[in-house]
Amino acid sequence: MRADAVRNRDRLLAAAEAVMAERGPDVSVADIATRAGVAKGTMFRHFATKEDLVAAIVVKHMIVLADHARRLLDAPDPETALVDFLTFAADQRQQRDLAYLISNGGSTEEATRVRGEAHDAVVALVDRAREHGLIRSDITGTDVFLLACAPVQVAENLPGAPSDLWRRYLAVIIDGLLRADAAPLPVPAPVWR
Amino acid sequence: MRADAVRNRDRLLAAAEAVMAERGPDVSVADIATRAGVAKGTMFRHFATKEDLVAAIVVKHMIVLADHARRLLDAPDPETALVDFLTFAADQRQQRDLAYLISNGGSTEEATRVRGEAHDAVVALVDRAREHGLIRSDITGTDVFLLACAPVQVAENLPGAPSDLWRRYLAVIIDGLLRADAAPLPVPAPVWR
Amino acid sequence: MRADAVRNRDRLLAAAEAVMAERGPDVSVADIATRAGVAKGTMFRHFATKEDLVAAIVVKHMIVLADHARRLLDAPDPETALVDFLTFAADQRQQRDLAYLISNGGSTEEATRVRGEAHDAVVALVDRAREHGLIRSDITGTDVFLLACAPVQVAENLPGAPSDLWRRYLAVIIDGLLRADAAPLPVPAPVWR
Amino acid sequence: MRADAVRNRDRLLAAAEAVMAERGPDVSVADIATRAGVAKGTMFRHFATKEDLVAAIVVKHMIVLADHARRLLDAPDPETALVDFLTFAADQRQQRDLAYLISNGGSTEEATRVRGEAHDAVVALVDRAREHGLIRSDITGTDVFLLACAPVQVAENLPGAPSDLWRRYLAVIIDGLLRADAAPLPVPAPVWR
DNA sequence: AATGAATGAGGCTTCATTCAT
DNA sequence: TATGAATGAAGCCTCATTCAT
Repeated sequence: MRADAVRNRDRLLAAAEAVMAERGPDVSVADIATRAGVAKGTMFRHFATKEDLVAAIVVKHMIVLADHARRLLDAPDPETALVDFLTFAADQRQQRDLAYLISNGGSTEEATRVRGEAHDAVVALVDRAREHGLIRSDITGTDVFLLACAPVQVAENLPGAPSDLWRRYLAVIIDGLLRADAAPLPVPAPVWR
Repeated sequence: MRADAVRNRDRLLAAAEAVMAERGPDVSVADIATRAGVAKGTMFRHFATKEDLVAAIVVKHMIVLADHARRLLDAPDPETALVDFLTFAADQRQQRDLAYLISNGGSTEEATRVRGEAHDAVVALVDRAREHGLIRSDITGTDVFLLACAPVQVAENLPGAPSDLWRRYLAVIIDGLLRADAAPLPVPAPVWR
Repeated sequence: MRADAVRNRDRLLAAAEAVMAERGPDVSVADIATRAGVAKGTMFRHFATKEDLVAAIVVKHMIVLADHARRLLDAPDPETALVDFLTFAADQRQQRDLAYLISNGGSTEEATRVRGEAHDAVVALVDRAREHGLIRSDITGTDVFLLACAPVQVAENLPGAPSDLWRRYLAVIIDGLLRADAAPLPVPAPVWR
Repeated sequence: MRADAVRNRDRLLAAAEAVMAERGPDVSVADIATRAGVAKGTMFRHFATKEDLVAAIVVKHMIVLADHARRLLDAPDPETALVDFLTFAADQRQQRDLAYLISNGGSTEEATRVRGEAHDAVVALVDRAREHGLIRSDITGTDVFLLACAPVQVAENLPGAPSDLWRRYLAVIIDGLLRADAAPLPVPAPVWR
């Protein structure tokens, strides 16, 4: 792939992220292309479909997230590692992408793969914490993977909220998770795929 | 209002909720009308705008929610009352994307008012729980109002999840809230409005 | 026809005139009915079609106009009579209706009849003036019938014009007509129907 | 601008003029596009709004008209110049309802500007004629600008009229204008803008 | 390879007219 | 008979996608 083609691809990804962050997920391809400084046609050369573009953004973020989770498996303290993961996931709008990817972005082969990798890393992280008795005994990695989306989603329910409001709700959720002595959870844990 | 008109209005509200629950909030007016078994034009007789229809859904839910919350102010045990409220709220929103509608849809004056009333009732509920020392001291009613959406939103992130999966995440969040001794929350509480 | 039916009919005609005068000819049936204080359905009991309603307004005005023209045939001075007719026609928005009727409102049998009567009265008026040598010799009644529409149409070309601006242009046209010595007109006179 | 785009733009303008001339100003965008041989969407690429299309027609005509009027300022005989202008203006508007479009359509900034330029050129033309004592002393350029629409409007009132019938009524109006000795006009001259 | 013009399906809304109450 | 609810055909416009330049 030629150098300028790579640059255009990156520009498109960045532009799409920026415009969607500003105006919500229903922005038009034209607006994205304009922000990226390329023509609409060029966008379709790089991404066959608008959905593919969105998927590419999400995959990009998900790879970073999976990497981070895997690195945290070597961290000395399993509790800190889990908190760190949830904080990292919430930061930089990655939760929103996470939710999108899990619930909608299942079409691409790449998306499926990368999602599975992130999920598996979280499972490992949670298993380690459970083995150390730091966490409710019946919480699974899949639970945490889903819950990781919550703080940002909650904060987004308040229009005009400060951008770090999610930290409050992350604190509440973490406090709900880190209770080895809590009563058993109702209804069975969900199975992944 | 004529009997058949009332029936059609109700059908439209129900159809809109059902279709949006199935296919997300971006369904077309045509699809809603078809599901309701009426012509497109009928929708605009009852709701001047698609947005007005969404607002009407929100209003309907919020009225029920506010009533329930206000009734719970007289319950004997403040903790049970709060848990009951969160359960009721989540139960009412068991449909996909309804939380989205409730928080983001509905900019009508009526929707704003009714949402405010529900919010205020939750504030009272939370204040009472706090006065009894049953809850983190720095959690506000606004926090709880926002968090009420979380269990369903989290469960909705997993396609094909059992319809009561939200109970798991509600349990986690409740356990995170009912800790009078917890560390103070980061970042200031959000202000309503 | 019952008394209240007559009253409703008159109200509808008056309302339609008023609303169209205020907001142009493209007002909706709903707006007319509202202004008249009756339901839409009632309108269609009186006028099978929106077009029929408009035609009825026009016919009403046209009858008044034809009457006036016929009365003027007995006036002592043929020139004054002609000027009077053109002034009367321009006043009270009757020109606009005239133009509408001549060019569009040819469908109803009644409209055809009444239009013919007004035309014939004008022909008589013009013939008399010509016989007295007061007017260009090659101007016909049909010409004058058409020209009668002009002053108001011209004034309407200026948005926000004072409501009696048409008097200026009527004066110009009259001065152009009352010249027995003028050069012959180009192109043949139009034939009526 | 690409060659084919220019061609489509021109086709759309021509089609709009033609269709509106045939069926009045309320034709649909779909009909215009069909006549132009392009898809509906193409129309909105060239003209953001139906109103913009109308404004573009007005602009096109007004530019030609203003140019012609300005050229006539150098003509040797001011009277001939005025007659020439009115003839040219009527000739240009030989199509049904075009006068309507020109005066009522086109609220764009550009349309307003260009209409103002044409108006100003006519004012100059009329001032010159008045200074030579060739015209009623109280007729203004604004009067003439408005009256320029009249001959065609009058002829349009008769369905099926020969296409040059306007020449008769132009002759009458010119004879009404070129009378330096005429009685003063009633009501004040309109102000432009 | 990039551009941006063209496409046409589909979205929301209006409105004359019909019809059940 | 009057009402106003229901209808559905258009109308204007947007936008993802295709394709000529």
